[in-house]
Amino acid sequence: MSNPEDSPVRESPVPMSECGAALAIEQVPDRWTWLILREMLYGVSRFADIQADIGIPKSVLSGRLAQIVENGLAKKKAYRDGSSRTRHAYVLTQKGRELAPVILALMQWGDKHIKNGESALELTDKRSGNPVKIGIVPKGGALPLRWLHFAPARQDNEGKS
Amino acid sequence: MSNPEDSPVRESPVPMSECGAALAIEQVPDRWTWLILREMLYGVSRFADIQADIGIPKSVLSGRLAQIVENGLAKKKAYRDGSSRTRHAYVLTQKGRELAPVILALMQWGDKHIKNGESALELTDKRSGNPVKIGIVPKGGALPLRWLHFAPARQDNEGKS
DNA sequence: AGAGCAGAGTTCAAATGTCAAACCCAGAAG
DNA sequence: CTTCTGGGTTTGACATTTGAACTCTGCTCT
Repeated sequence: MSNPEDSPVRESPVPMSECGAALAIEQVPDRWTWLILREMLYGVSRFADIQADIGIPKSVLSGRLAQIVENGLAKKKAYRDGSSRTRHAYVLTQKGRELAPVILALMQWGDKHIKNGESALELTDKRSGNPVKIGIVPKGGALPLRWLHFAPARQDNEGKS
Repeated sequence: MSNPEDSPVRESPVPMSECGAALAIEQVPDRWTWLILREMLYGVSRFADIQADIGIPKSVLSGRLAQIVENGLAKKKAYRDGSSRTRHAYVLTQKGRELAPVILALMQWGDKHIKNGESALELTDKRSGNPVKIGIVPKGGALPLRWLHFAPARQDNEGKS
């Protein structure tokens, strides 16, 4: 016999199809996509710039960008840079911008565990100027994304006591 | 003329080799690795269980697990489940466990943008029982990972006022 | 002790994805 | 109307992924 159905559906606490994380991963499925979003978060928006920064082959970049746009994480907009020719920029949508905590959490993790604590980016509260980080907060206690400001950290320590 | 140098070194604010995020992505480079870590976060630790939950081919799973162990995100330990035969468990190391905020931030994002707000997992502060989330906090204001507790959310709303 | 079985993993061919370099195309400058 | 350049697509060699079949090991049952 050995009915294949007899085990009590031992399964992850949250099945894939209902897990926000699993669904999110579908939209950011690989290394390149993460790196592209990181660039956009930094404000880099042009095809050639992204390509140069992260070293992605053009063919792959155009595919990934299409997929990112299709998922609504960014949109492509033509713009006119002064007297120059029409250019395209890929800019994050609200949905895409809200991935910032994920990317920044990843960055914090990398800074801590791979770079032994030195971080290349300094996160601050845009209003108070105080340093911030990504972490666990009582619900309602998080600062809104709007207030987040980031700038390359300086080697020497800023007036932190 | 249009000197190609006239833009002020347009480059990602933080070059790849110094960016914690980019380095972190090297250690969690693909979809499967994320899903495996998600499983481990949930406490699923056995090869066959992970395989069944996320639907990964065995060959790929064994490769990814090796890589995860090599990167120090998890370690493999044999254990004896009561009278049963020896089994192996892959359990997160401290380094791996500290990816929790990343994965949970991803989950929050997925819940919000893909599942339209209904989350399958409820995060709480283990001591107070109050709900928590991942977000931007003044430095030093985050709750320690130890205090984080998560359980499958119930459909009906918990006594939130 | 010997047979069987389950978990964990390896091997293999076919399908798919990646890379780098070459090619294309539209619009602005000349 | 030619050239240049940003933003691609195509090409073909190479690498990885998949899924099915196979192996190995060490319990468990008789």
